[in-house]
Amino acid sequence: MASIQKSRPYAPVLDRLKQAGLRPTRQRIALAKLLCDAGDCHFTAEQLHAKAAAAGVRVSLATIYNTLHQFTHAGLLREIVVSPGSSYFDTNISDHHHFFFEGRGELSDIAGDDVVIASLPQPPSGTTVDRVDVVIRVKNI
Amino acid sequence: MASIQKSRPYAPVLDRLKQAGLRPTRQRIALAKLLCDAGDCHFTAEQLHAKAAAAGVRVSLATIYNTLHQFTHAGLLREIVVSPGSSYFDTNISDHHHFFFEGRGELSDIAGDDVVIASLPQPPSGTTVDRVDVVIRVKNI
DNA sequence: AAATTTGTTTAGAGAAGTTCTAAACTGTTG
DNA sequence: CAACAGTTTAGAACTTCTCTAAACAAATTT
Ligand SMILES: [Mn+2]
Ligand SMILES: [Mn+2]
Ligand SMILES: [Zn+2]
Ligand SMILES: [Zn+2]
Repeated sequence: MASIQKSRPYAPVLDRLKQAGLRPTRQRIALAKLLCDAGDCHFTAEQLHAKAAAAGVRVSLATIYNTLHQFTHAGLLREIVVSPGSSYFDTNISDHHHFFFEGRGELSDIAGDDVVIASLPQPPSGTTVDRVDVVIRVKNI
Repeated sequence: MASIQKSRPYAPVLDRLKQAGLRPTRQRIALAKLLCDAGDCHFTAEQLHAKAAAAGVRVSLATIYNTLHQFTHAGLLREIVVSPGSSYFDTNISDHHHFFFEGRGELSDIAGDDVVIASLPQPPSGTTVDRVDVVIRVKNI
């Protein structure tokens, strides 16, 4: 039985690139598709580099970094900093929070609704809130 | 008029070192006093190194790192990760949260009371909550 | 108070993650 | 199909942090 690849809606992603003034290069398209197909997940630059290599996509690590930052600025990804030494990127750009497993160095999503913040202080004058990050650091019992 | 140095309660800090099985070396005592005198603040290893140098305390950077981690494990400091590339340490070990100024790369405290979390999800089975970090990322208008 | 032991500091090397550089390349525009 | 502007790349460079092993200092024993 031939396996039928479900077609994914890549068009919106490519539109997003165009909007951001980014040319649809072979590398960006391949990475956008990889990320699109991956579903909600958290990964480092090195991990994406490895994943691209595994998928037969030849991209330099410098391009991985460039692309991750460009996609982040274009609103296609979110950067999360939870442990010193490396950044994580998140394909889930909806409003949500994270568990961080200190032992394994892994993130998992918490739906936005599952964290109810009843009150927050005003941001200092002259500033506006960019984002509120809640990280629940957990460790094995 | 001679300036009179107010005596600080360094004793509890030195006791804490002893409890943690850490010898009261010249370097640890000097750093503990610097931190104690600084009041609530957030700083990187390099910043503490510079501050020690400015105060005439000669300590290697390796010792700064060792000491920061030892003090953190002894509960005298808290490590905060908000930006890729470097860790911040916090002399305020009470329960509290942070504003992070993205432009300047600086942290400021939010009293624990000023963030009211009405509900949090259960930690995944097999894990316990170590800490809940709330970071309000702000940027200049 | 010397000798011994154990823990600590240090300079410098090394590791890891990320950014920079400048040359080759590719997408776009006229 | 030029010409141009943006992109990719290998490799060097940079930053932060850790490791190594030798010198050193505090604690303990004699
Ligand atoms: Mn970034
Ligand atoms: Mn640490
Ligand atoms: Zn997420
Ligand atoms: Zn703080």
